[in-house]
Amino acid sequence: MSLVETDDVDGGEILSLHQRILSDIREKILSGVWAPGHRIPFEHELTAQYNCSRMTVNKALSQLAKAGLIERRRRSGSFVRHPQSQAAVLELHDIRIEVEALGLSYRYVRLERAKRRSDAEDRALLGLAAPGPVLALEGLHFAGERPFALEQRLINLSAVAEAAEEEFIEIAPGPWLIGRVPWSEAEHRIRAMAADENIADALDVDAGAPCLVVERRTWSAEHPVTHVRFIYPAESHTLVARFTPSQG
Amino acid sequence: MSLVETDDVDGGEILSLHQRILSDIREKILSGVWAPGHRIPFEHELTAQYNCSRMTVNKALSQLAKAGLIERRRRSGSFVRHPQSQAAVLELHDIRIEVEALGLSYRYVRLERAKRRSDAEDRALLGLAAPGPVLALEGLHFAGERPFALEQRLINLSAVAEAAEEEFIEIAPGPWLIGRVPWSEAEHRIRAMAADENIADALDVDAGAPCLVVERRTWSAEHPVTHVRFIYPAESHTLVARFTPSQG
DNA sequence: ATGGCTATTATGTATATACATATTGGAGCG
DNA sequence: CGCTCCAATATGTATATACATAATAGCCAT
Repeated sequence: MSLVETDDVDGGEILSLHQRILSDIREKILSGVWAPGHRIPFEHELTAQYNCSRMTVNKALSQLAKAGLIERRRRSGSFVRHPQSQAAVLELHDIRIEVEALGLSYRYVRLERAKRRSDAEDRALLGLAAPGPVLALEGLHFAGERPFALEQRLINLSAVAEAAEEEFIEIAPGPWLIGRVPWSEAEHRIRAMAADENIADALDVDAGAPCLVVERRTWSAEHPVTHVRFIYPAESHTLVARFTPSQG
Repeated sequence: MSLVETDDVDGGEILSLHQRILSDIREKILSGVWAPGHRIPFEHELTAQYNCSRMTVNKALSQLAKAGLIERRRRSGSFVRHPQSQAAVLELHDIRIEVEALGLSYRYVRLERAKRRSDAEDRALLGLAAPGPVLALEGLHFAGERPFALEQRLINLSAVAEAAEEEFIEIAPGPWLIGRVPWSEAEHRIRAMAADENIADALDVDAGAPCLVVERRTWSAEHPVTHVRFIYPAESHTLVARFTPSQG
């Protein structure tokens, strides 16, 4: 069971009290009612509100802290964390930071932008059950004068309606989304691929050249938010991830 | 039997009791001492062993269950779970399990084995400061009749002296190591690469074909243990990793 | 002011206890 | 023999309580 697992209470599922407290608070955070930085009620306030012991409240809050949704500070209280608090793996995919870490100038250029009703492929990529409006974007990240990565993205407009108003001409959709949509879960798929003609053209490599492909699906409170595919020429990119045995 | 805080010598960190219990059990599982399916001690047994209350033991076991390392069954006890799909992919990367999950038969064949004093490249890969004995291995993992992955591995014999006695003819070094050396940290590098002639030959693909390369360095208690490079033909492999936000 | 002390506060960990709940092994009955 | 029902057992949740620890706000003396 993941800590940021959501059960919609509508179905009438039986939750233990600490699970309900956790779920209530998580909902307030993911829905944005409690913005990053907001101080959530003290344990003794929640104790009064739910009419339960402090241990029960503590269990819920400890789990939220471990899941990274809140930060707890002695004497000060518990605070909603800023969504920038991403796992290392995601930070690696803030391409601006990667490029600037190499000492090169960064630039994003939009290639395509289409608003449409999701087709079957869109829904498969996003993990959507029903049709709905989506925004399809394609753009190129530059390191200096050279193409660094090609980005192909779908945004679920049912989850992020404001995205429909954005042009994303020079703003990459990744950073834009991170500032607006707290994510609760993400799935990565990483593979190698030979560049087809379109990709080779965009990235300025030979057709058939090996590329690293990183795909990411992101959910917020069980709702699919976005699917993105980054395509890197093999020479330009290595993913690095460091692990210790989980939990702790 | 009071509020004793125990220091865990091996990381030098001060762990609370429930964290120490959790860490001890996790160690037994990850090192293979307690194999999948093994019943771990009952709460009341751990209570006696650590001389603490059941709540403390329960906290540790609940977290292990949440992390997916164990499964808890009322009236029956708690059991080590069989290796899982997602987290295991990056954490353990056991190719036998991947192959068998595809419904194919698995086989490992050693290609090369050389014991030598580490040269500069070996030391760079392993992260060693001083020269010392290393074991260099190359082997091929098969899925059915087809090559599935090429493995190139260095083992630091100063850290794992017993490895010098092993031939690794049909035993892959990965599982062998996991059973002997509990790892405390691992670093992955993932990239795409075109197959050179040797690789193409071993994997039975065309030269220049795109491959996914996963390199892992592993430490145990600050000592470099092994460096391994897995090379997969692009068609045969996708890495999947699922994350929830967490600091770390 | 300003550096140090103290009291206060919220969280962190642990205890002992209680009862609920799921599951199993076995006793007893048809 | 097969079935039901019960008692035993291990985990699941919650309680009230206790003391530890980190951080801060405010006070005091220099």
